[in-house]
Amino acid sequence: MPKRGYHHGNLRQALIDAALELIEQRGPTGFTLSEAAKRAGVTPAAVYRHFEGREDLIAEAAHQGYGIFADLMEFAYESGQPSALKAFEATGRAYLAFARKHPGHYIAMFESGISVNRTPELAHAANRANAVLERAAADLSQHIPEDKRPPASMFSAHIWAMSHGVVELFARNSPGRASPFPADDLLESGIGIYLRGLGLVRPDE
Amino acid sequence: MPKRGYHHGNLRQALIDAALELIEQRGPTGFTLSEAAKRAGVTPAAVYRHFEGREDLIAEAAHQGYGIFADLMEFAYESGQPSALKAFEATGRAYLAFARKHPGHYIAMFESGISVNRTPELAHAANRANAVLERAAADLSQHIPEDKRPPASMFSAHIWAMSHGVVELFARNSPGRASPFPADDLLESGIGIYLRGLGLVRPDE
DNA sequence: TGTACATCAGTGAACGCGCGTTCACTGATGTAC
DNA sequence: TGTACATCAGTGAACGCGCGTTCACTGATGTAC
Repeated sequence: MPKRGYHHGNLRQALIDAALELIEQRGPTGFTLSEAAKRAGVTPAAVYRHFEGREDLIAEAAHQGYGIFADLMEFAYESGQPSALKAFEATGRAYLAFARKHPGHYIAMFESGISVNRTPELAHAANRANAVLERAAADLSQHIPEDKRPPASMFSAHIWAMSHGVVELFARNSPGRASPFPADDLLESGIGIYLRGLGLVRPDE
Repeated sequence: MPKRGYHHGNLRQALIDAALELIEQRGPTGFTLSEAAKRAGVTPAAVYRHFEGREDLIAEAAHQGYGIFADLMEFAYESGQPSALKAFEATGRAYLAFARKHPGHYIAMFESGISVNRTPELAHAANRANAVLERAAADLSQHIPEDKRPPASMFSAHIWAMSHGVVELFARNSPGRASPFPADDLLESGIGIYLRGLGLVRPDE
């Protein structure tokens, strides 16, 4: 529990949380350091005790997001073992679930314009998430005859792209762009068809 | 040719062009009405002779983008006729080509946060683009046995999502997120695998 | 346990800035006769 | 063709605002003895 009084106790995290909430509500454009400080019940100047500035605060939010994301993906991957197919499909679902459950993080990570190479820690966290998907893809592609096996990184890039596209276009209530289908179904069926195309699931499955 | 002198001649379009350039260079966040006016060689106040304000200017840029986009898609669709497959693949390529060639428009359309339902004209232009892809998908799905044919709108949503994901993640030089493969190849191969999954191209093609 | 002092995490006032928007204006252009 | 006038498309100054950031400060907390 945060201590109360003059000293906040856990202002750093409170600022990140406020930033995430704000990003979620107003988009990356709408985020301001002053407003985040206000929501954390603190003067804008106080932010500078914990962050270098506006960008640094967003970057830290993204960093935490990549951490959560990678954890979720890893958990999903392992939950599907020992079936390579189940593990892969679980990571796909985890992607969408993350975007749904942590929209603020998702936006900070992918839409805020901060570079993943801003700090080594950030890059590392991002790579970890990417590596899970790539590993799942590599496992699965063992079941494809070697000569017609696409590189695992291409395989995972396809899935990443479709997942991201579904999130951006259909999972968010983007104003006016109504989803023709529930995003979960859309992603699940899209991945299913793709995997069939690789010969990884039976045609009539 | 625009007339020179006190009166600009074609300020309206010059402002839209300046806005597109600015959006392309700085992202939706970085766009300001004042800077756009400056680039068009005009006072910020002059903008109000042609637009209601900042939002309206972006919306108009997006509107023109949807128009160009729909035209390109239609052209691609027709250029592939009478083969449903060729027509479909051409629209996929046209999607990426548009994003490449008109990044400012693309960002205004999909990342600026303006609603597609802002005006009836904007909604109409957006629907026209969407309709082309859906038509191409519908044509193509005629070749799938009816009982295992997915709805054309789902089919087209999958392709739209993958295309958008490729653009956002790999086609832009998003800072630090290097593409593992050329975006064209990635999209082409992804769509190829997907179509194979639908039984629309031969497994060894 | 009590006191003196160092450290820490906030405050609050101030800054310069660029923003979007408004307004009365004026110079350029188009039109009537 | 020339003149008078209406319309139009800009100017430029001003506004209020919220922003990110800085600074000297001060109240709260932790530590040594």
